[in-house]
Amino acid sequence: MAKEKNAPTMSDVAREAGVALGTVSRVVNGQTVGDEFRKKVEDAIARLGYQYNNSGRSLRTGSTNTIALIIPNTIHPYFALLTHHVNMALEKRNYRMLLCFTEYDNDRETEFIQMAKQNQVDGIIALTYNPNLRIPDGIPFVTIDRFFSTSVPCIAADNFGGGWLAAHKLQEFGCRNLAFIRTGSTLTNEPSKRKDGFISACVDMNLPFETMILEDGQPFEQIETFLDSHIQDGKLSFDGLFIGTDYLAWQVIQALRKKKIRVPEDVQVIGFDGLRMLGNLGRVVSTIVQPVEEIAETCVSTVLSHHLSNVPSLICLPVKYEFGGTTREGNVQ
Amino acid sequence: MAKEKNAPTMSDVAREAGVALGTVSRVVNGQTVGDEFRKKVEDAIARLGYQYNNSGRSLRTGSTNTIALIIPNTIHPYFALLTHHVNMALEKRNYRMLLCFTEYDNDRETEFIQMAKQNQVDGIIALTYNPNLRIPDGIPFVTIDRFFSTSVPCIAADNFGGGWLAAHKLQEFGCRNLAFIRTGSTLTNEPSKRKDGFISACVDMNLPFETMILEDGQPFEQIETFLDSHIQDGKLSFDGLFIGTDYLAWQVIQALRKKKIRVPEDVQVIGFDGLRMLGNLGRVVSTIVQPVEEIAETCVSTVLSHHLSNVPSLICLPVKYEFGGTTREGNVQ
DNA sequence: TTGTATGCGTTATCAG
DNA sequence: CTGATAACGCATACAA
Repeated sequence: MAKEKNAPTMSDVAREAGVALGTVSRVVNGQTVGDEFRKKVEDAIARLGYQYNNSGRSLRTGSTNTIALIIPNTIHPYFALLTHHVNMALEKRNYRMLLCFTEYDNDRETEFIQMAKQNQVDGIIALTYNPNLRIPDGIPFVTIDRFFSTSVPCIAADNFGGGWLAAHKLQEFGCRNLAFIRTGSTLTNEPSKRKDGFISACVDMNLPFETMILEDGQPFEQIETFLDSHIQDGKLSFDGLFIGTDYLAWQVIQALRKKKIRVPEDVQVIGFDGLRMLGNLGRVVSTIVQPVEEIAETCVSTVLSHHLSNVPSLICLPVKYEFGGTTREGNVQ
Repeated sequence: MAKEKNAPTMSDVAREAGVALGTVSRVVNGQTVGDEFRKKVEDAIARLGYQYNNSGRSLRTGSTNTIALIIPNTIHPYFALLTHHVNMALEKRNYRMLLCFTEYDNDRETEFIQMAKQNQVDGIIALTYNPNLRIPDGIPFVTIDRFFSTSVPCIAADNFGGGWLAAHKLQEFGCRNLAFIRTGSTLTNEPSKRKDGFISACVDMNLPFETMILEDGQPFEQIETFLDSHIQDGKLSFDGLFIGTDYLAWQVIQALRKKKIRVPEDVQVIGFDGLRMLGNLGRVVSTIVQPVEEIAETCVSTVLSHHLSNVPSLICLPVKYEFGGTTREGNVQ
């Protein structure tokens, strides 16, 4: 069908070069070959415009040089960024990526794992939410942001440390009444620790705080209701908010401004993720930045060295705080 | 290496079912097989947990069920969205996507085309900028937003119509002094027609207009300079701007607000692309929306039916205007 | 170091 | 309609 009209093969090269098939293979794979043989082969390859065929190699070796990335979509900027860096990290190692969009669908998550095995991928990197997901064995598997067991490596940002840092930053910038807001409570994963780190820091610093968690499926209005219940005479009783994601933070900030609460004058806000406006412009909100590139790099190197038995089961990569217009850094006390 | 410990093959299934290898293949591929044979095979497949192996099929048929998507990155939201929909369109047809990020690098664009052929892909969908790019023959090739020749199908939004629509909308909303701003002038591609459509409409409507094009490599400040040169006593001489992309529009709006020019009160702005905040929240700017999903779908169906000789060489898909907070629709005159 | 030969899992061509 | 068998392009064990 889409087959090249008799693309030259290794045997063609061998015949053209007057050497054996095996020699061509060895040249192509960079193994030791006598100089003059190598030259003959290289010339023949150039003359014929020989193109390496991957299917043959895959069939023979059983490895496809492909890693599956299972992820909800590429529309949310965090996923888009992660996808980008995973693909770059793979490309650097001469691997390819099989992209699987789950759209947050539990069944699709399961099906893709099946499908990936079917496609003989050499490993799977997965960012999933299905509470009953079964990790396949017999294939290197790395998860992002979600710990399954000590036998399956989990890569994540230091979520606990990020929450802790956010609380400390808010305190440092003069906040004295904090609140934490996030969505999605059914699944406990690594990002859940953002709250834990935040609370830990608040307790340590002896700062009062509240938490508001929007259960899965609840409308955003619930958060507005929560905010309203903390507004008296047009004034919000919090002066610092830590919000689970930049995405949610953005929505909350819009809601606050609609209520005539000024950010950061009346209340300072720190989000989490480190998103940028339209991909690479300014920060959307002051934020705890995830080291996306390092996460991607670590996922790739881990999944590719999965056969080594001493891979750590949870790798937390350092986060950092970055200004995004919704804090008052000048006011450091 | 990553090879399953002796995964069952078609011959295993054949032996288990007591039928011939060919029969198993026919069952798997849904060809006509006697009912009781089919049953025997299906049972054996279930019993053995047989998994279809793609490398074998690819080697034999020369087709990999894979389409390469060559695109700058997945960080810019428009590309991210396009990537998403292309992958979904491919998945629907049981095809896979080989993602190639060019990072706007001319050499990488060229190399990926080579690489894609090497990987035996069944077709290429490419969004490129290299002025000297050579389209390979012998492989279905579809380009996005850039016309090469009548022999290579180009899919794009109706850019001319979009520019035309933007001018008309601005006029409809009461604007009488328009300007068009865009970046990137070296390469002439389909998006270049946004300007042509805009000008055509302005001329038709007898509306005065100016155009400002930021040459590749020039700093954004040039646009600020342009704006400044049209500000007298704190007032901008334009009351309507059509800007080549939402991305640039966002930047221009920030610059305007810094200059105390209010949007949309003092000047209305329409961008192009239809980006949403953080992927799927509100519009970034009032905009001409590209039909991304249809573009993706058309690319896929075109590249897969490329062997049909009567594919159109330029397909322009309809755009629409959508409000995004930077126009004054109430003020329709 | 190089040549030879085999088989990876599949599809397709033939006979039966 | 089914069974047997020959490729597809490559890597590799083994022989030279």
